[in-house]
Parts: sequence; C-alpha cells; structure tokens
Amino acid sequence: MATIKDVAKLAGVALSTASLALGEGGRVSPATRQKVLEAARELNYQKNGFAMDLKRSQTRTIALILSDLSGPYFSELIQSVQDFALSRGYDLIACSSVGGQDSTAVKFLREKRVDGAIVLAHNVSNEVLQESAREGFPIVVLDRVVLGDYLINVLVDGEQGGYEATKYLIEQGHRRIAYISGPVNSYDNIQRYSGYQRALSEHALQELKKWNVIGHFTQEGGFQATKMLILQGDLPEAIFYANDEMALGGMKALAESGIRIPEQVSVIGYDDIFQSQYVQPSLTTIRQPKYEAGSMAAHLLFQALEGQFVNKSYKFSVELVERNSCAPSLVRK
Amino acid sequence: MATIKDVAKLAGVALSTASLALGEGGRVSPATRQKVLEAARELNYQKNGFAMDLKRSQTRTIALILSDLSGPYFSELIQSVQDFALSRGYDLIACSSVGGQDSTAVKFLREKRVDGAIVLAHNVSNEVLQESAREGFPIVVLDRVVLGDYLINVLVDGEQGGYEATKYLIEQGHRRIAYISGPVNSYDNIQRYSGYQRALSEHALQELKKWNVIGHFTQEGGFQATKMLILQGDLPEAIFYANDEMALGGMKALAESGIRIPEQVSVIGYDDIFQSQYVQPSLTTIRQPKYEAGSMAAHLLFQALEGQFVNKSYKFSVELVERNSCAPSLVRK
DNA sequence: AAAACAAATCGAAACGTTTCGATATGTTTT
DNA sequence: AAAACATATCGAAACGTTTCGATTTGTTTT
Repeated sequence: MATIKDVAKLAGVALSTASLALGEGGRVSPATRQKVLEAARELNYQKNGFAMDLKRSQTRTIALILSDLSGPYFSELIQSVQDFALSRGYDLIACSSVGGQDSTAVKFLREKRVDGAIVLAHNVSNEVLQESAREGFPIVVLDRVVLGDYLINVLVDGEQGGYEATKYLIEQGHRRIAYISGPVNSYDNIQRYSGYQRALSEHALQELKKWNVIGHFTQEGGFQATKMLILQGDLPEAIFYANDEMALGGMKALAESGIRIPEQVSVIGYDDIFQSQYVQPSLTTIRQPKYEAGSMAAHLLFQALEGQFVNKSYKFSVELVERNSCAPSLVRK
Repeated sequence: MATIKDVAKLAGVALSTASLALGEGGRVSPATRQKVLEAARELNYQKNGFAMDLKRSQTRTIALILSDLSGPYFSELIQSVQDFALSRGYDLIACSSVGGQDSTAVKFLREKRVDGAIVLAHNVSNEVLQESAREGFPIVVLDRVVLGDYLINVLVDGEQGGYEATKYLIEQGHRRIAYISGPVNSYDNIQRYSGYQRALSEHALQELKKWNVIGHFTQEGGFQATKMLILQGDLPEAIFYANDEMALGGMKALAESGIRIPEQVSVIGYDDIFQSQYVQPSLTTIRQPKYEAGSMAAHLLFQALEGQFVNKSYKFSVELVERNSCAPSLVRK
C-alpha cells in the first residue's frame, strides 16, 4: 500500500507538502498540488484512515448501537438518525450489540472509535455506558434511564402508553382484560405493564394472574401465549399485547381457533409496526414517536458534541392509533 | 484521556511493559500485571482503538454496506452476515451508502477502515469497488456483476425469478400480464424484467407497453402505478410487481377500487418480505435466498481474508412461494 | 540595491499504540 | 562458584498521518 511518503517522493516534494496538497484548504501552489495529485493517482494512493483519526483525534462519525440490526422496529429510528447525521456532515455507523459486553458495539464505545453514540440496546450495561461517556464523548440512551455525566436520556413514555391502551379498552366497556407480557425484566415491558395496572386499578378492576402470560415480544411467543389463553377455556374480553409482533402472532392463534376479532375478543398492540395496518383486521395499537425520538436523540447528541448545554432527560408521549381490532363490549347483564 | 503512558508511569513500569501486561498472552510477572491493571483501573484507562489499528494494521472488523440501513428487505441479510462474522471472531459494522460517493460507506472502503466488505448498494460505483479491492482487502458484491481482482460476486438469479413468476401466471391461464417496474436502471429490475420478457416471448405473448408502469420499488409507487392502471380502464388479468412492497401498495389500490384479488386480478410480487404472508389475501411471491446469500457472502469473504482460493462468482436460484393472491384465469371464449 | 514582507515549502515532532532486540535479574546446570 | 540459560523488563523504532514553527524563495516597498 502506497503511503503519503511514496507520493511525496514521486512528486519530488516534502512529506508535509504532499499532505498539504492532498488536504482541503492547504496553501500550496497550484503547480505543486497538480504534481502531488498526479503522483497520488499513479500510485493509487488512499489515505490511511486510522493514522488520520489518530492524529486528528476526531472521527466525525457517530455510532448508533442497537441490540439487533435487523427487525422492523428499528427502521424508522435508523432513518431519522441517519438523516440528521448526514445533514451535519457526520457519518453514521450502525453496530449491533449482539454478544453483549464483548460485542462490536461495546468495543466502539470503550475504545472511542467514534465521536459519540446513540444507544438502544438493553444488553449494554449501565456500567459500560457510565464508564464510556466522558468529556468529548457524549452518549444518548434511548431505552432506559441511566444517570451520569455526558449521558443523556431520551424516553418514550411507556407507562403512559400502557395506561392509554388499557383505558381505551375499559372505555369500550371491557372489564376482563388480559396482558400478554414481553420479557419480564425488559424496561419497556415493565413500563407498559405498570401503565396497564394503573388503568385497571383506577377503574377498580382486578388483574387476573392467569391472564398475564409471557410472550417474549416475538410473534411466535404471542402465538403460544394466546394458545394457552384459549386452552384455559375462560377467554377474556380484550387482550393487550405488549407489542405488535406478539399481537400479530396472537391474532393468528385466535383466527386458527375460529375466534372472531373484534366481535369476540378485542385486541390492542403496541409499537405500530409497519405491518399492523395490513393485518386483517387492522390492528389498533399505540404509536411511539420513533422517528421523532431518533431525530431528537441525534439533535441532542450533536448539541453535546458541540459543547452546548443540553438537558439530561427528555420524554415523549405516545399516541393511540384506532383501527379495527377493537370493538365496544356487548352490554352484559 | 489517560494513555498507556500514564498507566505505565503510575504503575512504575516501562511503557512497553504496560502494553504487555494489558495485552493477552504477554510474558509478564503476575505482580507486574496486577500493578498495571490497577493503575489502569484507577485512571479509567481505555485503549485508543485507532492507535492500535494503525500499529496492527488489522481491524478484525468487516463492513456490510447497504444502500439504506432501514427497510425490511435487509433484515435477514444483516442477520446472516452477523451470525457468521461473530462466529469467526470478527466484528461487523453496517454502514449506509446514502450520499453515494461521499458516503460513510465509500469512505470505509477507500480508507480501509475495515478488513473487508460485503456490498449491496447500487449507489456505490463499480469504479470505487475496483479501486478499493486489493490484496488483503477483499470485497464481496451482492447486487451486480463487477469484475476485478479481489472482487467476488454472489448473485441471486433475478432473471430466473422474473421468468418463474411470469411463467406461473401464464400457466394459470393468464395472457394479459402487466409488469410494474422498479427504477428502470436498477440491476434487480432489469434482471426481473428481462425474465418477464423471456417468459412472455416463449409463450408467444405480446408485452403491452401501457401495462409497464414504474413504481420505484416503493409501496407508494406501487399504489400510484396501480391507480394509473385502473384509470386506463383496460385491466390486465394479472399483475407482476417487481417487488413485494409495490405489490402491497398495489393491492391497497385495487381494494380501494373494489377490485377483488385474485378473482378479478391475480397479483404476484417479488422478495417475500415479512408482511407478505399477513396481507389479505396473502401474497404469492418469489422468495430469494437472502439468508443463504448473506451467509455465503460472509463465508467467501472470510476465505478470501484467509488467503484461500475462492471462485469469483456464485449464483443462487429463487423459489416461488404460492399463496392466495393468484387464481387460474376463468376460461374466456 | 537593501530591507521588509508574503508565499511556498520543508523538517521535525506528535498522536498512542505494538513489537523487536537488548539488557538486567534470577535460576538452574556443570 | 562460574557458566549457561530462562524470564522479566526496558528502550527505541515503527505505523501513516497532521501540524507547527522554521527556512527558503520570490516579490514588493523604501
């Protein structure tokens, strides 16, 4: 691999002059620049990024760290962050934290291979975040509250979401409302669940443990959980799935058992993923301002990067999207 | 930021000893290692990744370059590449080539910030790929044929896919088959379209230009294109959408106009994206072995990285997934 | 024509590591 | 007890850039 040294030699100038000529606004004579550029082309010279980053100790790159690069959930978020980063002349790289503490993502954080990061990955521990964030290296955390210097939290109010979803079902006259849970210790799940509980207790309703089944936030999990609910014999009037993917699986299970939605059971989801509007019947759900949150996260990160003051915590509220998977309860005697 | 120099000083050892102690199998006395580790902890030392990469001139990271990080299409691919990379002790970073020649992605290629790359991004030019690939820096290209040293092609046979889809419709008795196109100069679109043409001409069928409408591979585009088709008054018996996203949009347009699928019009898509099985009616489509292709790409990349011989080109075939959006044509007189 | 200045070029240091050959220390062999 | 060896530590060079202050060259002012 040709280095700038080779280029300089071929062009017959000093190393530093070559660097100047190759750079942006260097004050070199046009003739010299020409010579250097030609030499570079001839040698197929490409600058070594690491050497540059090392010297400059700045990368103009931010990382978006996700627990999983795939999955419909992240699309919108990635998009918004990318749009914003690009508009500020920064590069964005997405890295996955699969592998937990040994993942690419954590390596990027620890070793400061980027100028800052946005994190939405529950498998990156608070400690890592707290240790990594520092002067000149801000981190925006999207999926939980974690306190520390140079750490900024952007939250979507899951408790409110859980509350709204449940309240909506209650207002439709339902009283017996099941909750299909995500992983029990997931921050998102805990939030949504506690909103569900608040709505129930505000209306003096009982929570039935046998209707609280774990579906792991996956479609398959939602399917299985719903099958279990059906097998128990005593069907609830409405089911609140802690995310849309589980709701989709659940609807499939209900359909297979010949149970009509929303006539026999009302179903509500959470997330408003893309396919929710295409399922039959279309799924009533809670929409999270993902694009907005991503955009806000990016915004805050850049502010922090530029040394401006930023609040340490922001919270978004959610919105109920009414579709066709819920119907008023028939008046019971 | 503390450097290894500071650590060494605090621990009272030489710089090189500190480096040894911090590294893996360095031959240092346990006592020294202990001292160094403690000093490092105290100073909250984190190694500088760039300096390391520069010295080592190896990153143990590969890049997956996509034209767009979002979108359901890439999920499976990302997953498979990631699984594979992880199993080989490599990190994966995904970067987007939004921004074309000035994008993060191209920068990563040019500046060799990774050890190798897998590219599925039509907005990265052949020239960039050819210039970037070199000894010790192999590139696997997924979406087109591009020749050169250290360049490896993995293709999914789009021509065959277009052919199969069209042939299936013909075998169901349809004769008047519309093609809703992606961007006209997209490699994928050209492939699929030429398969469509081959199937038609093999069965001595005419292609009607007015039924070849551009839908840009987006849902909105498919919707608009279909609206146009409907407005023309003369509806085809079957529509081949060059991807599922357009088909989804198209189905919505048909439904809005009260046209029944598949009774009045058969619809076939391409890609088998996740939501295709959930739309009503479920969408018959062409499934590409995306996971397999990604896995193969990763496989080949590592072989090349290890200096093993690899073939320069691989081709996968596609598979028709029969669902409910197509029906045999009623016998016409 | 000498002095003053600006522009272009150069040399050297620095960024923070890793690694190699050399030295110092301690242990075994003869 | 001297010689031979293994082990632990050290110093210095190297990776490929950028950048700063110094030097050279050429141009303008007095």
